[in-house]
Amino acid sequence: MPAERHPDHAPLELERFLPYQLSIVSNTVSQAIADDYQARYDLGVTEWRVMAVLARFDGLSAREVAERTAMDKVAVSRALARLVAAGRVRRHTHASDKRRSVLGLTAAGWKIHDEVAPMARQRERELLARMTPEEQVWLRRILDKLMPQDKAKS
Amino acid sequence: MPAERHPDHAPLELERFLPYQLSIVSNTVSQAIADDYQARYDLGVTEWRVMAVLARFDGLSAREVAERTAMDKVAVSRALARLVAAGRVRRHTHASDKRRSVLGLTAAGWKIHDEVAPMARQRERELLARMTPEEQVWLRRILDKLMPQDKAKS
DNA sequence: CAATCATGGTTTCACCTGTAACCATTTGCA
DNA sequence: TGCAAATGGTTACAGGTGAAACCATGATTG
Repeated sequence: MPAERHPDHAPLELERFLPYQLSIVSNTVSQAIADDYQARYDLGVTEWRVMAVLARFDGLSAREVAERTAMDKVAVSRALARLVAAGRVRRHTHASDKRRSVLGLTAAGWKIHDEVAPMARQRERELLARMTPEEQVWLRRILDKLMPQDKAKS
Repeated sequence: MPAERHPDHAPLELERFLPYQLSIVSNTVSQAIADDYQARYDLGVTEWRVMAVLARFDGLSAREVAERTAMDKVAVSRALARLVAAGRVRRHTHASDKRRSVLGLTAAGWKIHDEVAPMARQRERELLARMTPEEQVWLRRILDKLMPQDKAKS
């Protein structure tokens, strides 16, 4: 194996490989947040994301929720089914387009939202606290840049 | 809703919430890499990670692979079962401890490794190319800092 | 050296996820 | 108008994944 002629073939150092590092850090952080509410509220990550976006934008359709959560429509459909069954989201059909649903949080949904949102923010603060102010600024800048800007509808 | 008294209750702006951004960026990048080899080699992400670590450290046990890949032992066990069945990894039992297995890539395993590793590196380069050199340095620094340093065995 | 405990690894189960197929409704267009 | 294509949403199916139970082997300790 002529290592200097084909350095690309050298074994990857996983722990310094950016996509791997991103994956580990992301999963660690997300898991910590999820642990805060999964068992306590019987609420999955996808369900929480749907609730978070409905808290900001009342009356969205399922498709619009999918866009704003970067989830596919199947995942949204399933999350909504559970949330509606649990009485956390209300759903009725659009007046002039019977395919579309009109979604929003119920009082019970808002109650949970108002308890979970602070916990999520707290975890974010804990993450930030592990960095210097300079690093915090750079991380925000970099992530803003790397985020897929918007998705042409699939 | 007294927004100024309880700002924590305000709806999360998902697209500016760090854990969410991390999750999106991480999944996008990982998916792009996985698409390079999943279909072509019938190789899952977990299997690739196992192969990558065995390329660097020959003779590890399954438990040691789990440590170095941040996967749990069940996932490693399953990945190994497939890799051994496909003739990509050789496994024999440790001489003086019959519980432990001794793992390594076969010639076929090395062949795949030497094709996939450059593709993974290429994707990493593409990710880096979306940043300024300054941002690249900061991202590396930040991720190194945020990576869970080592895990006390679970 | 026997009983107990710890360890490496696999299997089982229940759940979550994505893809593709599907149904109902609406839109586009001849 | 009438029929094909597009759209919103759900269902079915096939894998992937983690927690807990399990089996075999090895270490500990009385």
